[in-house]
Amino acid sequence: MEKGPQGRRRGRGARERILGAAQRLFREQGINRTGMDQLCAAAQVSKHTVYQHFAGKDELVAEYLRRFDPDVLPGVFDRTDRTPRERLLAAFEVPASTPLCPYIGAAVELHDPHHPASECARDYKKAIAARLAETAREAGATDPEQLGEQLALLIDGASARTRVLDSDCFPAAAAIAAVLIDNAIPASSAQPGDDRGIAIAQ
Amino acid sequence: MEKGPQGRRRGRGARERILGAAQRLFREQGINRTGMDQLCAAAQVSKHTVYQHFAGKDELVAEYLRRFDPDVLPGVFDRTDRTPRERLLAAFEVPASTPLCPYIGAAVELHDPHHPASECARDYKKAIAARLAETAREAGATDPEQLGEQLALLIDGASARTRVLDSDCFPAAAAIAAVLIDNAIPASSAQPGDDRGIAIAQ
DNA sequence: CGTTATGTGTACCGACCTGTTTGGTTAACG
DNA sequence: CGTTAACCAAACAGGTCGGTACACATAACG
Repeated sequence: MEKGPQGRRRGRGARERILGAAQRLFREQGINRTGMDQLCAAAQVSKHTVYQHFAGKDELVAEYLRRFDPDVLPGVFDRTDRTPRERLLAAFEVPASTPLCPYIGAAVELHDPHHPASECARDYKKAIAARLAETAREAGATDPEQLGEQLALLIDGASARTRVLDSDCFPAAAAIAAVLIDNAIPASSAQPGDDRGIAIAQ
Repeated sequence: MEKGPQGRRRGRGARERILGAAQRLFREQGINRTGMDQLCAAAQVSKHTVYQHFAGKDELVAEYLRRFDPDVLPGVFDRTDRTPRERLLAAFEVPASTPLCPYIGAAVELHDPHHPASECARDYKKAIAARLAETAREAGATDPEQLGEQLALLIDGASARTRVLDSDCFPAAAAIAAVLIDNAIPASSAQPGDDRGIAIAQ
């Protein structure tokens, strides 16, 4: 317990602490390499409590992935001060040394397409592509769905390749994205003085 | 070997059988989910023999990855009956439901950039990009290194995304590749009657 | 106050993992 | 033939895994 003077009772927010620790540990070291004991220690929670909140590790993993939904690419789609084209390109402005996309990681590590977390990953990926397509439509793309799918593929490629090569691949992906976007939007839509590609081409 | 009437003797080729079983099992179910016992059974080899040929599982995994080198994208780079442009696009003609690129899988599963297999994966990815760049140079690209890196990124993206979505993403990647290639090659190099993109655009 | 959730710590279970050891068998070769 | 190197089967060792059981402590609320 080690409580005493300044009552360090962990309190009622066990579930939140569990999910917080899960987010940190799963992203840092992967899912399979993170044991429940370690997770309990990091969350300052007893094992009993974890299994009281989650049916098992699989459930916890699925919930950990669902938690990403609310903050889907924060500041990318909802920035009204940027043009649609700028918003599309903003999806590639990830801080350097961002860990592998957790959905790709889960799909690879769990290796079961029917795992609840894998299904969650599919849903998320489709949602991202849909939002990209939506923005692509705003930008005036002739085939928004195709452009959205293409940009989503670029993001996944940059994420996976960054992991394998251990060096940031998002600038290269952004350069491709710029080409695709300009190729998909009829010339009339291009803003005058558009600085397309500057400082992005790798 | 497997001689004799009811040839129960597995023979001398133990190492090859081990690597063969490793290739099949690691690709089918992943590295972490494949135990040494299962691998021994599949290779019809005793555990003792495995550890006589390989210092440990890590060594075996690394050797399993090195085995891919000789047949790097067979029939892609060495087909002289195709134009350079066709060879570049051929890299995206993978049979449907091809499992995840083993190098990406290893890098994600092992999760340690210093693991011998991870270093092997990096080397391989760089080699592929280099060969693509080489072919891009033949095709007359203005910046072959950039195009090679871009195409490599597309391949990785298609592989990873195919895994997550559980549906073939290589056609979409090929469509992007066609755009990038044509964008990177000065107009003069384009062959007359070039059927660019036909039957590839998703 | 007493009750009821909710939490704690610890020990434990069976399963599986990588890796080792033992003792015996078989094939190949001089 | 005899020697040797490769192999096999099976038990074992030590560790970690996900998950459970038990007895106890605390917080919130009536």
